[in-house]
Amino acid sequence: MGKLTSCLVNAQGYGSRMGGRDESETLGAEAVPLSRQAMAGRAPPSYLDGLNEAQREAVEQLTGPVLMLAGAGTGKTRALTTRIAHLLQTGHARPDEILAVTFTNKAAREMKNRVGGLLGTMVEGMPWIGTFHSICVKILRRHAGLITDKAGTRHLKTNFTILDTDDQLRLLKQLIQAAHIDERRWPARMLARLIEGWKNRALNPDKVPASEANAYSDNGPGLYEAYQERLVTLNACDFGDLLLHVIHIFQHHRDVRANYQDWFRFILVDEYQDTNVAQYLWLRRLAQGHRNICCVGDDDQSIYGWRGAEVGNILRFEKDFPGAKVVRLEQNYRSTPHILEAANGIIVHNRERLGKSLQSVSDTGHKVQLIGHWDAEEEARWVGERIEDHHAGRSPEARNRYNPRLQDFRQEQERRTKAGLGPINQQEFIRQSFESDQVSRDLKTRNLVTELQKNEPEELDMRAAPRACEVQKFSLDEIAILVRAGHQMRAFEDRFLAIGLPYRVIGGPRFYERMEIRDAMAYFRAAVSPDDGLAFERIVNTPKRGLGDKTRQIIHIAARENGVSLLEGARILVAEGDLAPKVRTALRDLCEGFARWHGLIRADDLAHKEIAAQILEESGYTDYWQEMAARKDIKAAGRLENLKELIDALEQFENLQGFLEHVSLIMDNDTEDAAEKVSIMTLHAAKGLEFPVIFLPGWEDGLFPSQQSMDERGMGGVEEERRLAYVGITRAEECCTISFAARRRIYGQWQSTLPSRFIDELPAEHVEMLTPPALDRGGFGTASSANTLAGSDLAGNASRADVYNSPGWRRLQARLGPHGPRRPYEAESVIIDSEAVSSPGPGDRVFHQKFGYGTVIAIEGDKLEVAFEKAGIKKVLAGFVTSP
DNA sequence: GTTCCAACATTTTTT
DNA sequence: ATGTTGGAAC
Repeated sequence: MGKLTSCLVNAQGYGSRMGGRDESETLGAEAVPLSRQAMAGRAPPSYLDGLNEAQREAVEQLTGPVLMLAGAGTGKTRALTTRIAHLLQTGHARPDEILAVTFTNKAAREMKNRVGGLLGTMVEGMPWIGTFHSICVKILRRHAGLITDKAGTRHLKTNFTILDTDDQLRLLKQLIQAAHIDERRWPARMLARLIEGWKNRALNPDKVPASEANAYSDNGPGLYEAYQERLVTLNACDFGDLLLHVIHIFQHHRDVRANYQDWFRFILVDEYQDTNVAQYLWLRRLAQGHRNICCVGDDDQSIYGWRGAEVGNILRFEKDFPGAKVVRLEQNYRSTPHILEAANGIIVHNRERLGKSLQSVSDTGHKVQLIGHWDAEEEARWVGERIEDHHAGRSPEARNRYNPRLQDFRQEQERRTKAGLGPINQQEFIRQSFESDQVSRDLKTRNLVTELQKNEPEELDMRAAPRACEVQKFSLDEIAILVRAGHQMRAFEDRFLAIGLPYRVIGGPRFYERMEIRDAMAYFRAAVSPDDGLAFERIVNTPKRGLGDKTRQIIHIAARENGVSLLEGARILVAEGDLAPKVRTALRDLCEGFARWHGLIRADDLAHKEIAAQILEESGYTDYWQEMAARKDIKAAGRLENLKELIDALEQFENLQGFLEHVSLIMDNDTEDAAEKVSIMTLHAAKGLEFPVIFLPGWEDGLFPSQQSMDERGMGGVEEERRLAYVGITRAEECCTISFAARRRIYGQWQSTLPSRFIDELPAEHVEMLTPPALDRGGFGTASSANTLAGSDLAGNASRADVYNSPGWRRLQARLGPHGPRRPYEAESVIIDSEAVSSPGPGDRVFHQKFGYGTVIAIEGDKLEVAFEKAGIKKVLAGFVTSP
């Protein structure tokens, strides 16, 4: 493999500029398994089997611009990867002539794997499948010299570093300070966001529109420019630069541009609706060569507008690429019809869309379920119980119509009849049966009441046999809760912890981004390579050793004066420097520690796992967190856990060094945990995933759609939120449950909330309204069990009912029609479990489902004597009456 | 150099 | 409510 080849294949490779076409023939082709000749004239390849018509069309239209509009669950990835396989098999391109761009490493990895799978062989030498950024890095490494500062004196070197957000922010802070700007009023984060926004739109400092020039302390563009200058000096790029620099090179260096345009015969883009202006320009430039560009996306799933994604790109595709072929994939293989219709029903309210409607391949399934709750805690409690049902194979749907207790009762009656015994009381039997069950009392009560009140055994019999899907057991892995905002997760975590339901949070801070992990890694880095000053600097004073800012500066000076690393500088300082005794001791201990650890690593007679543990132990780092844990730091226990996990992860590597390399290159957090767990994640994080059972809590105006989104982007914001709703629903394969709460605590303040406007948009015929567990106790009880007490003891009944006077609720009722939900105090179910209920007393006016209104005369245990207005004096169970 | 307190903001997130 | 951050007090 030639030098040039290696630089193209290897992302880290540095090399000379790509030469002409001839010179590039070796490019990326260390192992080209399929030559064009070999592929010609074969029988129709088997990988095309099983594709539907639209998919096949998208795969076989190999040349020219193609827009594949692929709705959720329509086999988009399959079509895309098959297309690549087809390009290769038919000899249209060699593996290294195909450019396939994704947004995430995960997607790129999956694409590679699946292409390999289709062709039956591992396809080596597909160097141009990757993320926008990784591909840009690859290109930029080879042309870095073409990027210069304004004066043209300094230029980027091929080994430039890529700044992470932390570094970037630190750099901006320095610049802000240098410009004597009050950082309180003008936070660095704000500037970072602005600059990112400009870069997303491919705007250089001099191109920033005048209207935005004052967006940051009168001088955003100036600071932006200073920042860019500084980056070149530091031989560094931020993420946005990776694209912008390449665009710049394409613009100003015809030869380079022509080279790449020529080279990439076929371009494929995944998630095209998520591209921003810069990515669009980049793609358009490259596609100008062969015009073989295939963009795959779904305008209805564009949910990243807030970070610069332009739905316009996909909406404009046919104009940008005249003669483009547009293929719509609408055959959905994921969800049942009700779910799809619910999703379709919501998304049709968007104006800006190309228009598509998903068709299910199945013809059975549940309706989307909708339920309101009192607050977030109750919502979490309810979801937790539902999940337990799903997990146990006890379908809640089945339970609403079919109560196994009644069957048991009939069996028992039969048995007694046969045995010649007298009949037993149905209510007593069922109640006893419930008492001995493991089901939570709250649920027992609810079911008991429902069944007893229906009092229509025949009808129940008809529905007694549950459909197959209703008793299906779901693994916890098949269940996910998708929330709009991170803070919603807490209620669920709290509840699941309480009931011992295993869960995992997807997204959130990545494992290797957590403070304790970064600290530990810094220790390892500094121990492995004593030259790593950045790592050393991070942990000199972690845990606290009395080595603060001042000492750090002294170490810096000592190191610079002696021309050595920070650690070595510290050593010199300990030996000869002018230090306070305490400082000297602390620093000496640390230096000796590192010397010892470094020795251990080199000696290599201890397992690296042991060494790592020892480092964290002797440095006092684990002690530090243990002490924090003792001092009731809630997070400390988790941090210790993480550290343990880190040490455990070491086992899979040869040595510490290998581990560190892996982490810095991959930084992946896909620690697939074997244990069965429910997933909790944001709607954004759920894009591209699917689950049999989905819960969508928090559908309230202001939260979802988010107030901020609406304020900032107006109608466009609502439409993006609506797409988010669409994404959420279409994640579900079989069961989709939407819920909302009547009030929610936001920033510590209780706020009444209205059901989301998206709930109004759900097509009524595909939605089943469930009775809220707590809201249906409109009667005397403020709370009926310990379960409910916890969250809602502050809640008065009057305020509860207020939700049901809200416009949102009214609209909903009107739309759901006479069979829709009832106001809670009209609902028939009530509480029979008297001990926790505050029962009505004599003189109270009550309502009974059968007997109507009446007044309580007397109480006998759980029975009431009531004078009914129409039915006369009757004795009834307290549970059967409600307050009117 | 460390600790404590007050002010502050607080959707979504990949590279 | 909760977490972070920067500055002042110790």
